[in-house]
Amino acid sequence: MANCMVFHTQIASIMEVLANAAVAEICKLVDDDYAVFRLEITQSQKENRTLRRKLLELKVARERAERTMPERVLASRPSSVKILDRYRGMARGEGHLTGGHRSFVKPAGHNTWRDDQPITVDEGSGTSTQNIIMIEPADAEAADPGVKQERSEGEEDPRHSRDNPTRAAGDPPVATEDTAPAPLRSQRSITEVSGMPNTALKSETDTETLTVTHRLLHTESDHRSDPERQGLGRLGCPPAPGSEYLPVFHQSHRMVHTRGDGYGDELNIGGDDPSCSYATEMDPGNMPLGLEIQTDLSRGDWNRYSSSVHSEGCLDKKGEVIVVDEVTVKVEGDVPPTWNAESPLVEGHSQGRDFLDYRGSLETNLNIATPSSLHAFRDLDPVSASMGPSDSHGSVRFDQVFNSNDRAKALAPGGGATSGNVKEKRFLCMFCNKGFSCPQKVEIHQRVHTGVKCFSCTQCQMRFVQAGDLKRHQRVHTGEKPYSCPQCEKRFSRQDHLKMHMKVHTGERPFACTHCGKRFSERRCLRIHQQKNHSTL
DNA sequence: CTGGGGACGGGGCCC
DNA sequence: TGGGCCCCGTCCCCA
Repeated sequence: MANCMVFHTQIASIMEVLANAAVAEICKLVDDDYAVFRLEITQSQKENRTLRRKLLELKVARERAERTMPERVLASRPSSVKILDRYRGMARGEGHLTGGHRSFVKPAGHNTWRDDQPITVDEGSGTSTQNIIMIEPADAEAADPGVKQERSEGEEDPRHSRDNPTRAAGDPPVATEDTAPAPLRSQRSITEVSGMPNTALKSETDTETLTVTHRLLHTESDHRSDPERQGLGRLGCPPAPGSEYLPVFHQSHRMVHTRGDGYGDELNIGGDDPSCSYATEMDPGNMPLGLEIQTDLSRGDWNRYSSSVHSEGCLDKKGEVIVVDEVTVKVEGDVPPTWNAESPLVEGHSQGRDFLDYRGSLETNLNIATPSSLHAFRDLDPVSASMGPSDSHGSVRFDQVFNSNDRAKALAPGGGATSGNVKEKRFLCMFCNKGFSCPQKVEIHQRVHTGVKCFSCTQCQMRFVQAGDLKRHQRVHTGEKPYSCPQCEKRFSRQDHLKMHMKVHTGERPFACTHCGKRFSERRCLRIHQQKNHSTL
């Protein structure tokens, strides 16, 4: 018996040794990959800086040339303005890019330009706390106003026609789906999402930032043990039964899917993240983004800040220059200069620090990037992303991104940024800069980015951001189909489905292929058709 | 059998 | 809160 006990003890110690060895091996592999990853980031940022310098030189040279030719300036606006205005024109459907604003903004109205939102291009910023926000395209094509966008389409998406008041009311909504890959490039040129400025600001400290993120990934248990970070009470949004609200920076396996313009831009960013090895116990499919805490902590200041952004950056009404006033948020004294490197997130509750920590980690931990911000993170424009010198003073730079919906309103007859009829949307989403009229709307909207889903279905595990979505979903369980087709008595649970169904009877096919003329009742059918038959995507 | 297209159900999100 | 639009997945039919 004693021998048996000894034997078991030995087995146990051997197992422990083996386990330790395995853990050590795994850690080594992770560290190796992590080092490579960090090196790549560093190299990319160096490239960014180089490109930025080149562009600045270009701009300066261009402006000098323009100053020497005032008559030319009078005859035509400055080139930088042209570029910006060209984007604006495109956003209105006037430009070359097919699909109007869709060509360079994220779908569903995110990150779109808004005429009443100020954008400042600071041409010459000398101080270290002054950061330039460039809304100019970074690619050579965009940098050269003389080079036209290669895409030119006369037709427009009926969805976008809503934003285009110039469209004739009787025009049949003919849709084209040729707008595919181009948007990404253009989009990233202006979509400098608020979460990324640290890329430019902390280019010299990315190592530390990465380290912090890395370390945070190792302190998962600590995060979970923090009761204040597990609930959603601060959002007034009770956690769903059985839900497990994870702390920040633990979305390693999350497959972020960005819908819309970039087909196939699923970003399986977890694959390259060394943190994957440390988050295996999570359920990626059922894992809510854990940003709610940071979002909540920062919201107040953020919105106040956003207000200041709005008030500070006003549209230059004297000219056509679209400018974004540079914005500098100084970290208060309670935040050490090395806050992002040495201050674990869980320990800091000052709004500024949480806010910045969160953003910094967003930058380096792409797994928690939001759909809107992911483009900015991944497709970080080498110019706009790193425009301006690296700020070592703890300032944070933000951008102003137009909002298509607001823009549409502004362009609507009787509307416009100068008319004063547009309701001021001074509360900006900290993720996509979309403007809202009140903080509550911002909060609800930001759940889109944070993944906070407050409304749980009692019959299944589905959770929803909005109560209406839950209510709609519950018809799946109840079988309620209140909408019936007057033509065939077919019933539907949703009105929009009935509307779609009615196309069967009406023969409506609003989506036409520009290559063969074949028409489709659904946009997706057209897209698939073009993908398969015309290889336009 | 296979691919293209139609139809439908469902979720996301905005107004 | 409801309406509406977008998108996707899936099933089915048909050539």
